[in-house]
Amino acid sequence: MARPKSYNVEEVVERVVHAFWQHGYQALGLRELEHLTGLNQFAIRSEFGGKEGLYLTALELYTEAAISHAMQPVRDGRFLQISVFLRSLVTDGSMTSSKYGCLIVNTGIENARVGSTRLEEAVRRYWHELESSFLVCLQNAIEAEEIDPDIDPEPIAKGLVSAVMGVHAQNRLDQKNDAGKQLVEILCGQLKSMELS
Amino acid sequence: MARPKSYNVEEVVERVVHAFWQHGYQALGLRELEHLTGLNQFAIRSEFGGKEGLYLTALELYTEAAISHAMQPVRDGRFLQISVFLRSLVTDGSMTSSKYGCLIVNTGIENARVGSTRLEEAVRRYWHELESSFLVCLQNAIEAEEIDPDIDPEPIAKGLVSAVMGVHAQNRLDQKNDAGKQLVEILCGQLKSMELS
DNA sequence: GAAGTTTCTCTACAACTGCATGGAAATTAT
DNA sequence: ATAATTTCCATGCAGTTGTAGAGAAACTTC
Repeated sequence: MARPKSYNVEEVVERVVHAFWQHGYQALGLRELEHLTGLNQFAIRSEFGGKEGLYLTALELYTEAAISHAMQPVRDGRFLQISVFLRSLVTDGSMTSSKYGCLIVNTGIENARVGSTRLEEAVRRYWHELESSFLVCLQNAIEAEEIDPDIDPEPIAKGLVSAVMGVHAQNRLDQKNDAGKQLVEILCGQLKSMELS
Repeated sequence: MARPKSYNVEEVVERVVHAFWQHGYQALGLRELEHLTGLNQFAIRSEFGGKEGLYLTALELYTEAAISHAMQPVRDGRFLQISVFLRSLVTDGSMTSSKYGCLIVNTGIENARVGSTRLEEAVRRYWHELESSFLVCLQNAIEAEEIDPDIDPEPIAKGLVSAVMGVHAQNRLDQKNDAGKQLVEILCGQLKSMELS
């Protein structure tokens, strides 16, 4: 018994993600957000909790999608799944590849000042999840005797996370979704050299 | 025959660099900039050309300092100078190491939207200079038979640049000037494996 | 010391920000 | 139909933004 919403929530949130992804948080005003997404200001406030709430919603969708579709295969897969993941960062059509870089990287750098605790947590969760996925995969690889058992998985996992940030930063800088491919190749080469044959 | 400036230009520009470095461009207003740097608005406008002009001045100082003090040794040095450079990104007291990441990385990510041509050029120049330094060093290393001659220096140089971005992004995210050290170690390991013994 | 020149300070302005309000519009239940 | 409920839309508001102008202040030269 009410007027129906003029938008489809899922569609709209997807557009919200892309809008923030491309333009950043501060630079994107509410008026422009309306035009870009089809949302109205009432909905932004009542359904999402204002601009920051909307941003958090976008971050959560982005994170959940990345975890379930991109990171989970790494966690569950064999050693080469790490290389598959890395290459997907610079592959056309891949979910994790974009000429706008990575929403989380962009947020982390832009938000260093804003200091919103909720934003910071959302960002930290993403990277923790990625590092953890790398770590599990590396540990399994050692267990399965796919790679040299003398390897310390933790610094490798941490280092790979930083490298992923670099790939995304390069992609955004060049506005090309494969700009970071040379780094990806270096990393894949390094990973290959860890394999026992 | 005029009233003297109430500030020392060099000192002030240094403070401007740090202010933008820490807070970013958009988030830092002119009023706060006054308090942080000791500049007055008249000076910002008449001497630097407004906020964007001031930012460009800061970028130029930052870039010139990095080129002459951090990149030049790579260009002129032997192969291991690359590793020295990388380690300096995560070393206390180093000019290229900061818990606020790198002014150029931050600018590149934040400015993808602003679309200021002058800003974009300043950023591009920095990365081009770094890539070129890596490249020259690698070519010299091949010439001097320090490393495997089958190595293709160009993708390595490009990949290292992306990796440097990753180190800085990690440093900023964790607000620690050595947060990216694991990636640095991975890279140094890879470089070491390229050496002829 | 008076004139000339540059810098500084104060005020103001138009544009924009996110947010809030009030009434119209659209739907369902009675 | 009528009432109730929810959403939409237009307007407004206080705060902030970068910029600009007028007059005061500080210094040098004559």
